[in-house]
Amino acid sequence: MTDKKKLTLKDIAKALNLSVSTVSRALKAHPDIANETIELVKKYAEDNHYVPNLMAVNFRKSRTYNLGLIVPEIVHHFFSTVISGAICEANGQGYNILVTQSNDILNVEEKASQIMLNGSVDGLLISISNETTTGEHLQAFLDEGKPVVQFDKITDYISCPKVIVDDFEGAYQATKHLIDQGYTRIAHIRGRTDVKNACDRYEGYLKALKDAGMPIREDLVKCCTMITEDEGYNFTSELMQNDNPPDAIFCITDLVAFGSLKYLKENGYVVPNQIGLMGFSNWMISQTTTPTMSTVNQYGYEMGRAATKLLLQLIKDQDLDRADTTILKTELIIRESSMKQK
Amino acid sequence: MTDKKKLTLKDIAKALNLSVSTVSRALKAHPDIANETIELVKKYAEDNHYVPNLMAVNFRKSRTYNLGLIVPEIVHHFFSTVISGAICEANGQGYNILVTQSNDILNVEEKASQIMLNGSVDGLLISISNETTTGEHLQAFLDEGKPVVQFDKITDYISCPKVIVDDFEGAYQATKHLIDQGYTRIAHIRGRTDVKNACDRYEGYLKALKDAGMPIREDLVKCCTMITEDEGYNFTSELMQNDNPPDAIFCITDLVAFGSLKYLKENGYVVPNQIGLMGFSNWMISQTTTPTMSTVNQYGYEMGRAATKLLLQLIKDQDLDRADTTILKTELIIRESSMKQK
DNA sequence: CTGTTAGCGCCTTCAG
DNA sequence: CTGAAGGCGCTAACAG
Repeated sequence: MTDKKKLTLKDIAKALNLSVSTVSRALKAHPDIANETIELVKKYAEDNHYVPNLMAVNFRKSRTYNLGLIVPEIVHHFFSTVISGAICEANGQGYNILVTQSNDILNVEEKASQIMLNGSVDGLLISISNETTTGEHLQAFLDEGKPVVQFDKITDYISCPKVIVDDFEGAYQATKHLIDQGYTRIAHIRGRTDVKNACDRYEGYLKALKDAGMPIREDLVKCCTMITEDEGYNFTSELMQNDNPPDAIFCITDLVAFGSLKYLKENGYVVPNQIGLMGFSNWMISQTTTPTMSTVNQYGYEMGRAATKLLLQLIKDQDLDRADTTILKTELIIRESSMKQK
Repeated sequence: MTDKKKLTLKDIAKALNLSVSTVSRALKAHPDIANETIELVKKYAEDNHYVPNLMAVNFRKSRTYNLGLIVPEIVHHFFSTVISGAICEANGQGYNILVTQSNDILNVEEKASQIMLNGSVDGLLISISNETTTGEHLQAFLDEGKPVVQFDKITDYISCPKVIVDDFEGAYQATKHLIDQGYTRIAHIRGRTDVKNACDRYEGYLKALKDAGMPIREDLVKCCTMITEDEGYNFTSELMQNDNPPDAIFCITDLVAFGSLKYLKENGYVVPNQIGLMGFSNWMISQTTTPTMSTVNQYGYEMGRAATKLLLQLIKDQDLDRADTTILKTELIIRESSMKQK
């Protein structure tokens, strides 16, 4: 049982008949202080379990050693890997991470960042909500000299470093893979037109078709708003009712692909031989479906680490003024759902 | 663009020719202060975007308005739902959550809690690592008057409120369900013998067998150490090589059940007609397997909220001295893997 | 009703 | 080499 009241510099000073400032400096082994004194103070502090009062130190330095982290949703495989990476990097550099979620609601995101800005954190890591466009609440951070790093879902209205995956290239590779497998009528169930990732993936899809000299058919593109299993299911139903239905579907994310798979299996389509399927994001579920789902891995953990590393750089070197975009490679993961037997 | 330097009480006082304390009180609408003054100060503060310096306030009150949250693993469906619930409850009451993970390593958990104890948080929510037994690092919190609430994975060495799910009852129901379906040789792939949840589930399994007058066969119980898909796969292989193999397997968690399913399918066993299967925890993957996996839902979100609510009670009412255990009900989720056709 | 004073715990000039 | 003094921004007695 330690004492109820924590030891302060003052207590040590009194006990050792020194001044507070000497004690303070001794503990930091300041060159001005005699070695004996340093030893003495350090020993006393050690023996009596002196722990500096972080709140006082932080207040003095106006630093919190906390980083804010806002994601749309915590219960989401990809984001949880990002959080994990961020925490790893932050803890390694002596920072804590303060996590919150916006549930893709702008209002919630604004409130959360407002609270964090009011002195809870030294900087912000954020993946914006679907509703966020301009982002004055992020600008407010910059205006107060607190750096911001955006990741995954970003807005270009704010001038700060960004870390994203190469959605375009990932989607291009995914689509190209389907083409290479011999599929010829490739549909795409995409995400919202006002969300950058979704657009990039769509562009990657288009480019792959073009490069292969395939026609672009608007009737083979469906647009999710909520990115749910149900949307995958229902859009697949619509697609298959087409006069000239697709023989492969590239979905914006694994969950949607799962919904798609469900519809196809329920209706007697054989995946991958009749219909090829690709997801995106490499959720854990993509390994547990039958057939297993081909997908694109996004390296969330690395993204979390990279974004945090950037933010800490900006915090430690206030003069640094970066606003570049780090683009992480994706990885095509080929599983059963796209392996047409030739 | 707001000003670079933030407005302080002093600034307002100077501008309005008042004293700092008057301004301070006016902003809180203290009854001593004249209404006109209150209006005046509030208006000025509003117009000039005065925001109190939280670090100073917190330092003064020695409160951080942060809660620590330590889980073994963030990238884990159950824990992410707990985190989500905790954040919801905390934010609702004006608190932030500082998340970290132990990776089931005691040493990491100790360091993380040490850092948090040093003034980053007002209290701690923790689900301990597999390696944690006594938990002096948790006692250290209590010794400093900072409340702790344990959840899910707990140790009884620490006297504090605990929130757990009824693992015993959940496992009992799961096993009973298998029995009710007509399975007669029910195996159990359990977790570590030094982890409470695992033991409780094992006990629930035993009790259900006993209540049904079924024999307890030690050769039908396997013990995981890492709780992985591979363990599920390998132990199922061992079980099926038994002279008198099981006709149903109840697994400690969905991931293990998935490994088990994989082995069974690869080796031509038909689930659920030949072999019944039950998981635990209701991970998302339990919905995506073929057949879909019966499981036990743990209401992680509610657990997170409940634990946080308790912690905030303890923080706000320091005299309160609770050390009771809240036991949340589980929910049996019956899917295809256990629905033997009779 | 308002102002003065003091202090939270620590750090940092500035003097000796 | 060490101490005294001042202040970070805010709150809370204690006086008027």
